[in-house]
Amino acid sequence: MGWEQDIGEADRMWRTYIEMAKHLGSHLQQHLQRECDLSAADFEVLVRLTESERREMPVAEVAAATQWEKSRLSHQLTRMAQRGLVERVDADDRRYPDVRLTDKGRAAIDKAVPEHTELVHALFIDVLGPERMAGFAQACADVLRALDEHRERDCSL
Amino acid sequence: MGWEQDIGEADRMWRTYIEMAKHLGSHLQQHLQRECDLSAADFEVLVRLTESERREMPVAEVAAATQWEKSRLSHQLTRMAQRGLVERVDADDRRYPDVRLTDKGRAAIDKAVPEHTELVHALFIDVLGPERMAGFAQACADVLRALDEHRERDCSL
DNA sequence: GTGTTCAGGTTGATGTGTCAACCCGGCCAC
DNA sequence: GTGGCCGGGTTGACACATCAACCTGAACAC
Repeated sequence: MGWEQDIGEADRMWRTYIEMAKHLGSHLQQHLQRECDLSAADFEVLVRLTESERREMPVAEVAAATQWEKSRLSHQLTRMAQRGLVERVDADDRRYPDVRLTDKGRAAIDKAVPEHTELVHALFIDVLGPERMAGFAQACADVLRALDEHRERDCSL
Repeated sequence: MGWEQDIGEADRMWRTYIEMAKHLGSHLQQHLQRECDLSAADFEVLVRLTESERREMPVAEVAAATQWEKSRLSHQLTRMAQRGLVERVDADDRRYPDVRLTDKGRAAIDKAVPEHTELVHALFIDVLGPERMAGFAQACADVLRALDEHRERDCSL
């Protein structure tokens, strides 16, 4: 029935996945960099900020959305602020400043998102088609669940 | 028949994939770092070197196998040589030195590979099972092909 | 020989990610 | 009040990635 395929087979498939992930990631990243002068990190932060009504949110909220380390986010925001994509805003409690999308940042993300989306469709979504896509996503979700369980086990040691 | 699913659906699935790729990658990486004191880059170089009979190969061959930029590889080898994982060896043509796996590097990779493989099985291969794995790998291969075609088109502009 | 070319390697500068240390201001005990 | 605690943010040091500039020595022309 195919359940007894040898190790080498599964290994090759794993490598195929690794190859795909690497190439797809770097291709999307290079596109963003070349066409929009944005790194993948820039893009992610900007996307999160546009998901807020006010184009502004507490740093902690961005951290939660991106699941980044606080220090990584802080460095990233510093660099983005230097380039004028975002600005830091002191909130009521001055320990927890907000981040706000600047006009320049808004322009950048408005240009980047459609191009990025189009590329994702051309290279991934349209290639798979809806049915395989659903199977693929289900597989990803299962792996994510396995990861969570694994992490729980690790923590409980 | 489901062929007319809305954009939002496909987008969610894409995000699921991105999440999975991110978490799986960083989990594997952290494991290597914690348990074996190897970065993903170290691991990849060491694996390539063990695939050679002599535990030694020209730098260019490693570059071809990893598909890394020559400068990235050079920096990486410098750091690995400093930590005693590999050593540079002058070949006949002194322009093109070899890289050799040291005993320490061999010990590190001998410890790392089984653990890494086990983790890949637990988190990915066994989660999917052989049949879904085959479909998954086929999807990855198709995306890779689409990427290649896309790159060709870009170059011919 | 001399010099020109050139593939491949190294180096330096800069941007990015991660870890550990530190800072800061609200909060609570007293 | 005053002092200690503590969560969240920032900073500094280092590992890594990328780009451009440079070096190096074989190969070829002459």
